[in-house]
Amino acid sequence: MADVAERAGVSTMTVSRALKKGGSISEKTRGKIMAAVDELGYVLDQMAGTLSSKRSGFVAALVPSINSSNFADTARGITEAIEGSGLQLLLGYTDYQIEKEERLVESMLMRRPEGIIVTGGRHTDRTRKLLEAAGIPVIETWDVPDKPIEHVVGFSNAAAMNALVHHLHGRGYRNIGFIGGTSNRDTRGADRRQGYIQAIEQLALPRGRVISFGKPPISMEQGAQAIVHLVSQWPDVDAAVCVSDLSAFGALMECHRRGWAVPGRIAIAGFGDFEVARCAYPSITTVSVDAKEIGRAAGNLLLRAIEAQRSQQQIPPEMMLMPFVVIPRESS
Amino acid sequence: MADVAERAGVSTMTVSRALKKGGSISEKTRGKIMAAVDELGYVLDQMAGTLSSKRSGFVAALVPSINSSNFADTARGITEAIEGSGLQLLLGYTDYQIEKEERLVESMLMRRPEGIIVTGGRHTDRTRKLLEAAGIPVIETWDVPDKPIEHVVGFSNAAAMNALVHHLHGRGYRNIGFIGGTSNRDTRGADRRQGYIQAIEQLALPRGRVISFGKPPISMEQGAQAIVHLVSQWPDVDAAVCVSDLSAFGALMECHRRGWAVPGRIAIAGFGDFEVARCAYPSITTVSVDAKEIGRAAGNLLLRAIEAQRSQQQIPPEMMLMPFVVIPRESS
DNA sequence: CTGTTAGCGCCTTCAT
DNA sequence: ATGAAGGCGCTAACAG
Repeated sequence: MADVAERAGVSTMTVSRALKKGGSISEKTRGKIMAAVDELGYVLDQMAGTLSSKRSGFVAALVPSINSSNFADTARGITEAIEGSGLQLLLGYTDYQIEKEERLVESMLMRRPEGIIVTGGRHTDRTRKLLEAAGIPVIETWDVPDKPIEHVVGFSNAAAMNALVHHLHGRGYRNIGFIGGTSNRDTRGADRRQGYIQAIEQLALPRGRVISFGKPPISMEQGAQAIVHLVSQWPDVDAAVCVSDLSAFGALMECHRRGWAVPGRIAIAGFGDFEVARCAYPSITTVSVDAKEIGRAAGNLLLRAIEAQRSQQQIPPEMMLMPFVVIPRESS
Repeated sequence: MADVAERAGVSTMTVSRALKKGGSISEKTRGKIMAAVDELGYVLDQMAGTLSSKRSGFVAALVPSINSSNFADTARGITEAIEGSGLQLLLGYTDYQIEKEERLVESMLMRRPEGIIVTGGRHTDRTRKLLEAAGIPVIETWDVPDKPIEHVVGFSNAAAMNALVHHLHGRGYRNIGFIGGTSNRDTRGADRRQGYIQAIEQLALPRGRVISFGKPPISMEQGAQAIVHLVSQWPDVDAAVCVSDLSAFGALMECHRRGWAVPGRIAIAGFGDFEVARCAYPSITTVSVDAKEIGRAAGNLLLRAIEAQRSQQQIPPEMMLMPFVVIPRESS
C-alpha cells in the first residue's frame, strides 16, 4: 500500500480510503490511485485490515454434509442472504459428528467470524461454551433445541414425521414401517424416528417395525436393502416411511426391480422433498421443508444481529419456526 | 494473549510457543499456560498470527455449484487431502459464471490464501492475470486447458463423451441424440457436446439431433422435458446421451411415465456416475469420473507446491490426467 | 478532502 | 527454555 501511495503521490491513508466504498475522496486522486493499483497489480490485504478494524468480514456456517442437497440448499440460502453485505461465508462440514463440530467451531473462532450458524441443537459441552463465550451472534438451524444457545431458525423434525405418518393413516395404511440409519449421530434422523414412533402409538398401529441400516447419511443403496429387510421381516407392511428421500428413492427402485407394485403392494414416503422424489416414477410422497429458505432466513437474521452488534446494540434471541408440508404424491 | 501470559506468569512469547506444536516449552509452564487459557476462555487470533507469520493457513477452491454432487465430492476430496496439514479450505461457488469467478478470485486473494484451486480452464483475462500475479500455486481442475495457468488435474470432457457415443454405437445404436443445457456458460457441458458431435461425425451417424434445454446446471425435470422433444422431433432416435446423470435420470423417468421401454424403445446414457444413475431402475449407463479423486489429487498436489514454496523452492507445472470409464448398465 | 500518529495481536529474530 | 524488541499491513481517531 505504501508503494501505491508513493506512486500516486498520496499517503497510505488516502489509498486505504480510495479502496473502500464510503471513503470521501476526490475523483481525481481516486483515479491516480486506481491507476497505480492497476500498474502494480496491488491486492488489498484484508487480514491486516481485519486486525486493525476488528471486522473480519466473514461469517461461519457448519453443516453436517455438503453432499446432501438439503444442506447445500441451506448454504446457498445463506450465501444469497449475505450477498452484497460485504460478508463472505466460510463453510465447514461436521460429517454428522459433534466432536468434529467442536474442532471446527474452534478453528473457525480463531479466524474471528462476525457471526456463526450451526446445524442442529445438540453440541458438545465445550462447543456450547465456546459459542457462548465468542461474543458473536449464534444461530442454530434445522431443529428446535430445548435450550437454544441464542437464535433458532428451524422446525420440529419429530412433528414433521408425525404429520407424515398421520397422513398415511388417513389414506388407509395401517402397517407402517420406518427405515432410517442406525447410530444416533444424526440427531435429526433420530428425531424423525421419534416422531414416527409417537404417531404409531397415537394411532394404535402395530409397533416395532423399524429397520435401522447403515450410518447416516443413509444412502439410496441402503434404502434399497432396507426395504427388502422390512418386507421379509413383516410381510404384512403396507407402507414404509423413510428418514430421507434418498433412501425412499432407493427403496422405490428396489420395489420396481422386484416387481412389487408401489403403492399397490407397498406405499413409500420420504422426507425432504428432494428433486429425485419429485421426478421419480411414481413420484414420492414426502415432507417438504424449504431448506434454502432456512438458509435465507438464518442469513438475514444473522445480518440483523451483526448490524446491531456493530452499533453496540443487541437483538433479543429469536425463535423462527419454519413451516413443513406433507406433499402427497403417486407413491402412496 | 497478554492476559494469559500475566496469569501464567510468563511472557506472551512463551504463551505463543505453548499454543503451537513445535514450540520448545517445559511441560510445567505449558501446563500453567493451558490452565490460564481455559480459565480465561482464550482463543488464539489467527488473523494476527497470519499478519506476522505471513501464513494464512488456508487454501481457496472455486467450484461452479455445490448442489452438484460431483463438485461436492471434489470439495470433499480436497478437504480430505489437506486435513491434518493445518490448512483450511475456503470454498466459493461461481454459479457457472466466469464473471462471478473473477469477483470471487479477487475477494479470496484479499485473504491471502496459500494456494488456489479453480474449476475449468476458461477464465476472464483479469482472473488469469490475478492468478498469475498472486504468487501462489494455482491448480485448474475438471478440464484440460490448452494454456494452463500452472498445474492441472483433469480430463478431457470431449474425449469422455466421445467414448460414450462410441460405446453406444458398438451396442448397435445408430440414431443417437444429445441432451444438454443451452448456454455456453457451462464449458464442460459444451465440451461434452463437442465430443458427441465429433463422435457422430467419425461414425457417420445422422447428425443434428441435439436438444438444448434450460440453463446449466440442467435439472432432472429439464431432462424429462428434453427427451419428449427429442423423440417427437426425431421419432427414429434409438438412444439419447445426456450431459449429466441428472438429466438422464429425468429422461428415464419420463420414459417410464409414457410407457416407452428403456432400452427397448430408446436407450439412455448419462455422465458422471451419480448415485442416482447406479440406483435407478433400469440402472443408467454412464461415464464415471472419480470426482473425489480429482479433489484428493488436486489437494495433494497443492500441498506439495505449498511446501516447496515455503522452502523457497518451486515444483514444475504438473498436468495430471485423470481416468474416465464408460460404465455399461441396464439402460442401454 | 487529506495527512499524522498510534496501535490492532501476534510472531520473527535475536539474545540470554 | 524463556524473554525483549520490533514489525507484519492496514485503519481508527484526530488534525488540519
